Amino acid sequence: MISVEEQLKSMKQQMIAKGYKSTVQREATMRVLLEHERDHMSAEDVYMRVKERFPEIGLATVYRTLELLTELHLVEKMNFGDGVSRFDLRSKDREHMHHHMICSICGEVEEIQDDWLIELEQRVKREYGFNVSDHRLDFIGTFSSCKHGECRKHCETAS
Amino acid sequence: MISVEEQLKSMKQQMIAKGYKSTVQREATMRVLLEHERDHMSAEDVYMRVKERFPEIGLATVYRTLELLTELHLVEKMNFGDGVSRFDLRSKDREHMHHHMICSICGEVEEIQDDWLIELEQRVKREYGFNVSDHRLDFIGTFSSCKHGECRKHCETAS
DNA sequence: TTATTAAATTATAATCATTCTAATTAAACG
DNA sequence: CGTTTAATTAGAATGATTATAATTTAATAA
Repeated sequence: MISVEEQLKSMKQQMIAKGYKSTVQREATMRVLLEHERDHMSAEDVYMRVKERFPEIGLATVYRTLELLTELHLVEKMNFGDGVSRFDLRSKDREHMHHHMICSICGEVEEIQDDWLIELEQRVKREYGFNVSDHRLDFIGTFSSCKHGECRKHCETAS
Repeated sequence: MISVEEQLKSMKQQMIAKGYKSTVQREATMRVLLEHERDHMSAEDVYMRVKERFPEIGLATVYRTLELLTELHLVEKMNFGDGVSRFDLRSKDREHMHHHMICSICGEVEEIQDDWLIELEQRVKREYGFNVSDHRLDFIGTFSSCKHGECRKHCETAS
């Protein structure tokens, strides 16, 4: 477990190392991401959260920051088919090693904190000559009686 | 291997069985999908192809038809993160039993005609109590020296 | 510290995919 | 064939995202 401040520092360093500038807006955005590590926030969500503490920030800046962080592989851009991109931090200890379970009733997303695809990636390489650099694995379905954690409260109000 | 006409007939029947009408526009759209079974076309792509033979058709109709077919599980709506939804037929013999390899250089998509997730779906059920009804598995990467089939022509012109 | 320079931000407009609306047309079914 | 109801059309509206031009700021060196 690395502290928020340490992670922030490391992210800033990576940014500067690649020739980008470290700005207060970018720091504010990264801070929000650090505090919502696996919330799958949309750009608009991030924008609203950043705005609470930095009201002058513009939406376009948040979009550009998220784009930059994605480029630096510091955040992961996802797409659950609801028309908006979603963003999560990609911290050292869980680098694209997670999958998603998406509730088809309420849209709630939960993570599987594991990499179940190591074997399959080798198989892809072997059988198709395809070198995998990343993957995306989402399961769509429902939790048993929709009573699992976060999902519950949404599903109950949904139907 | 079922003929295009037979598949079309079956699709129309399913449509009517659910109380929807069979129209020439819908038929034209389905015909295009049947002839491009695994091309991952965007709504715009489908629209242009349908328009060649049915110039009066409107874009909204194509969108509505694709939406309807998705609802009937006759087509699969996909999302490769490039801002557009893509649609493929979901014929009997390959019902959501395929995965994707997406070239990170040119964006070309190839399919793996197999279901590699049967075991993992059981594991999800067992370990998380999540009942999987569908899944999405995409690998992002490159083909060895980018010389594999379709990918080649795009990659060469890309860089 | 201050000046310089290039990059970043802001506010706003533009764009692109997708959906909605109102009027018109066409399927289905008796 | 007429009725009913859904589907289509054309065009406007929406919502997410990106581009633009003017202004500000961070990094760097004098």
